Amino acid sequence: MAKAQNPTINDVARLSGVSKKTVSRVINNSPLLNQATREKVEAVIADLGYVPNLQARALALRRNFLIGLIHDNPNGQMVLGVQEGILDTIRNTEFALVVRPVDRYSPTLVEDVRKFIEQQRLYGVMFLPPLSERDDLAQVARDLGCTVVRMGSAKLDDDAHLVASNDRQAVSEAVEWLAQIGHRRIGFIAGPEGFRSAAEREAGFLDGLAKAGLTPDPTIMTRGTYRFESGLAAGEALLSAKAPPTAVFSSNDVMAAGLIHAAKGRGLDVPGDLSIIGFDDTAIAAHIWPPLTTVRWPIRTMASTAASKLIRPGSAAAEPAFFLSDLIRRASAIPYPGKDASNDR
Amino acid sequence: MAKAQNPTINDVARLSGVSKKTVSRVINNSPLLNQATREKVEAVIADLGYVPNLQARALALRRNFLIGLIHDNPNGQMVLGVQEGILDTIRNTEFALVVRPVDRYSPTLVEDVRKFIEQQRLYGVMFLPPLSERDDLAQVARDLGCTVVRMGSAKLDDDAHLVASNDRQAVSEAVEWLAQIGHRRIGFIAGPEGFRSAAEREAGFLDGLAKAGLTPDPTIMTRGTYRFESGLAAGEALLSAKAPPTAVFSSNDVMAAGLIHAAKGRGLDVPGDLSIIGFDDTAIAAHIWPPLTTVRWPIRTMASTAASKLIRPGSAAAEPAFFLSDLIRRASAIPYPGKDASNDR
DNA sequence: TTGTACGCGTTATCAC
DNA sequence: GTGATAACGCGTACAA
Repeated sequence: MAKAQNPTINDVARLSGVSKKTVSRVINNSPLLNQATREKVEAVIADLGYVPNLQARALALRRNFLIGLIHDNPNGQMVLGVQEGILDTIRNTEFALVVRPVDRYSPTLVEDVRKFIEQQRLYGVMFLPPLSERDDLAQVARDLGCTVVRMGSAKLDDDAHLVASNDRQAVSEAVEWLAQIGHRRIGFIAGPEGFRSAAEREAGFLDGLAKAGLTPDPTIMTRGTYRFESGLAAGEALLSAKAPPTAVFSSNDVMAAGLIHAAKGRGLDVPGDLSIIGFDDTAIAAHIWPPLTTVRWPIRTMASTAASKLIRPGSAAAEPAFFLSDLIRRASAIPYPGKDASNDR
Repeated sequence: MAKAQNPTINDVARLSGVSKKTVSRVINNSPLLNQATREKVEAVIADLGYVPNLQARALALRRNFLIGLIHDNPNGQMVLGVQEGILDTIRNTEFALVVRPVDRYSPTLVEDVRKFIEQQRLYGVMFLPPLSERDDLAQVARDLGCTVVRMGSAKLDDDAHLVASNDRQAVSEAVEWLAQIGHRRIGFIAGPEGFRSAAEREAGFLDGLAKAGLTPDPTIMTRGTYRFESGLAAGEALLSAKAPPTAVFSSNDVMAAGLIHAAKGRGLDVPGDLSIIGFDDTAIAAHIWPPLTTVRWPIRTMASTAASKLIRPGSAAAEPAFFLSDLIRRASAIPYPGKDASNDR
């Protein structure tokens, strides 16, 4: 049982006839090194299959090679996409991804986040919306010497610490498109107050209306909670207006699904009687009937870029901070008047 | 800038007038310790706000306080549920959760997993289906001295290293229920070959039929890939049989959604003309129209138990290994004949 | 019951 | 350019 152990830096040093420190320099690509020495050491490393011990490095550097993902998010698809994006970047590096679901209503939230970062000595941390909107959390991480990137739907931070989708513009364009294909009474389901994304999407909705020369009508605008039931309730409210909408933009897919249920409950045909656009492109969107037209964030790309900013803070500002969202056109939104134009049965 | 540092075990030892080792004993709850000494040291710890350095411990113990979650592409809802369940257990411990999405078709899969566990010196690792079905991966982890728990749909391992749902029984009961409420022609969409869950659900389907005294009819049984499109195709096949089914059990929700689309495409009413039961209770199930009757794993509880087995290997065998799934009754399955019994419009 | 001395594998300091 | 030597903070023989 003498040498079943993994080789250490000492073994490399001994076998290549140099000091530990020189080996360390090779590993860390120190520029001031004799080329011959470097090659000699590298040969031994390859021969031994030596891999530096991350725990020892963490101790010496007082910093772990861990990227933290902190979120409080009901959308599984998004979290999974983010995790895959981060992995795309850190695969083949020595970094690993540590996740931390938290409860944003917890009174100890800030302390929890601090402890987490401190205990694990995270290298960098990424916040997902809506947590990313909280400046106090980002500040806590910074105070601990941890690089931060926030994912959001607007300019929450400077380019080096942000990956964002321009929700306002994306929604505006979607609404303009509805107007272009003939809709004049376009309803709106807002997200909950206090969410930046909700505010951005609402602003985008008003922008779109304005660009199309339409006037907002409060009787066909309402607010939900981003949850299914609230979409159902919103649908009831909108569809019982004196002059109901012929199209509705919902601030997320789940509420759009609720709206579809409300419409069907009243015997309305979607999209024949009512066109609907959602936001998120969750799994629901593609699988519901009718398939939902929706706005999609390039989540995986955004997360991959975010991870890159975290592990290479030096060049973070040079990488993109804003990402374009796509309008995914499916069957739930068609030109008005819909019944005749519809090929839906 | 002299003492902004976090206090170390040395500080605690000095201030409480004992040795490092004694402090170490207090931290690790050693039984052989004078009560007075312990209290004295604990007071100093509380006073200083001392927190043991995980990196130093990892180095000394050659083992990190990290739980790994390795998975391929099950649905986002499941991964999120698992992460929350694990967190339920490790919150307020010093453990953290590190995740690793992998590609099960990668030729370097086994090596990737080995490197991951080795580099991070994981304390324990959890495999999600379908990766959990691979004995070679579990073996690699064990060889590295890492505790393993596998999540699955059948007895993949002994009780100390398993959390499983009894899919076979759950599906059997669902099918028996369909028979009880009058269905005689019950169709089936199997999952892909090579998935243990698919095999278990198929066995459960046949069990249920047998218990109800019905004979399997190959013309209304087909196989999908667990993906939406395959559900659509399966629907086309089943519904164009000479004698189509009045009810169908789909091996997951996503294929059930495809089946619903196929039925609607043919002008059939669900559940009026066709009852459908799915499996998973993903977000789609509750939000699709009609809301889908489906089988649900108690994911979060299972994952929480799994984490407990990982961080307390000693008592792992004493904790439950099998968990009951629930049949969530929604609107997509009703008694036969459906049209008259249906209150669906 | 408690303390001493040393190991864990790496990086940092500061000579040479 | 390179190498002794000391951190980094904690656990463990072994001794007392």
